[in-house]
Amino acid sequence: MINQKLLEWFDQNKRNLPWRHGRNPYRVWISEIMLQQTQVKTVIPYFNKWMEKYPNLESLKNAKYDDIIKIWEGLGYYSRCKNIYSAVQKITTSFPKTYEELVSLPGIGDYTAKTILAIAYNNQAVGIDTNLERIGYRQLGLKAKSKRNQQRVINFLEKNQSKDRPGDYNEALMDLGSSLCKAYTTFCKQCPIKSSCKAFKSSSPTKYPTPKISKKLPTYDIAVSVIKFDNRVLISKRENTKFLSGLWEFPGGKIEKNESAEIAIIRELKEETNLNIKTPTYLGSIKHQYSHFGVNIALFISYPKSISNLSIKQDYKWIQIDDIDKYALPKANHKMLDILRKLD
DNA sequence: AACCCGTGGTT
DNA sequence: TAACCAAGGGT
Repeated sequence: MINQKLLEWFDQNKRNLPWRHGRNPYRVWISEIMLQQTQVKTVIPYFNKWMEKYPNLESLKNAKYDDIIKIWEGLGYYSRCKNIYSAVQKITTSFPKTYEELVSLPGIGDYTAKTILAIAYNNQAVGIDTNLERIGYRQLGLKAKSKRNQQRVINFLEKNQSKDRPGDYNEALMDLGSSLCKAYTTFCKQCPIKSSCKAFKSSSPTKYPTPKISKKLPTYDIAVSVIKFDNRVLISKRENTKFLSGLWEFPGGKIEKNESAEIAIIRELKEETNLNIKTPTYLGSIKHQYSHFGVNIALFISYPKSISNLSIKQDYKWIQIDDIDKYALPKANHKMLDILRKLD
C-alpha cells in the first residue's frame, strides 16, 4: 500500500490553498469546476473573488448571470460558468451527496463527482484527474494509453485508497503530481512512493505515459471594428453560443478568400449591424490562440455618419469606452482595448 | 469516439 | 518556438 507514505508526505508538504480552508461542499464544488483544465495559480485569485461575492449557495441563487460571468472573465471555458449557474437552479434543497445526484448536475462528470465525494464527504471515492492518472501510469510502468491500461490505473489507485483519510489521499496524489511527479519534470529522489514506482526504476520516468499527439490547429483571418458614434462604442453580446457564450465583443467576422481586411469589415458590419461604413481606419493586428484554432485579427475603427438604420439580432449596447470594464470580454477583445488605449 | 471548449505556463 | 500541458465535461 502506498497510501501510508503518501499521507505522511502530504502532512509535511501539502499546499496552502484557499479552498482547503472553511471547507464545505459548495467551496469544493466551485474550486473543482474552476480547476478543470486550469492551473492552480490561475484559479486562486478567481476563487477568492468568487467567494467574496458569492460565499454560499443562497447568494449564488439570487445572482444575475451577467454578474457571475464577470467574475469568470478571463478564466476560459465559459460553459463551466454557465453550468454552475444552471446547476444552482437545480439544487432545490441541500447540496447533493450521492454520485448519481452529483453527475446529474451540469458540469459535474465522473472525476468531479468522485472528488467532491472524497474531499467534501470523506467517501471512499477516487477522482482520477491528469495528476493521478500520470502517477498511476508511472507506478505501474505503463506507457501506452489504452483502455486496458486505463483500467489497470483505476484499479491500482482505488485499491490503495485510504480508509481513514480518503479526501487527503486524493489531494496528496494531486500535490505529488503537481510538485514532484510532473509531466515534463520529476524529482524522484524526494518522492515518498518511489520504491514501488516502475517508471522510477527505468531510466526516464517522464516517458510514462506516452504523450498524446495533438493535431495542428487551423488559423483564421478575422476583421473586427470598434464603431464609434457620439463618443460611444458598440458592443454586442454572444448568447446561446458554445463559444464564448455570455461575453461581449466588438462586431466583426471572418475575412473571406480573395478579400481584403477592409472589404471584409465593411461587409461584416453591413451584415451584422446594417450600418454603412465608408472608410474604416486600420489600427493594428492581433494574434490570439483559442483552444482549437488561432486567429489573426485586423482591428479597425469606424465612424458611421448616422446610426438610424442600425439593426442587430443579438443584444447590444452603446457604451462609454470607460464603462467597458463593467462587461465581461474575451481575452482577444482585451488585446484590442490595449491597442485602443495606446492611441490616446 | 472524436471533437469542441480559453487561457496561461512549460520545455 | 511549436508542441504540449493544466484538479475535464459535453455532445
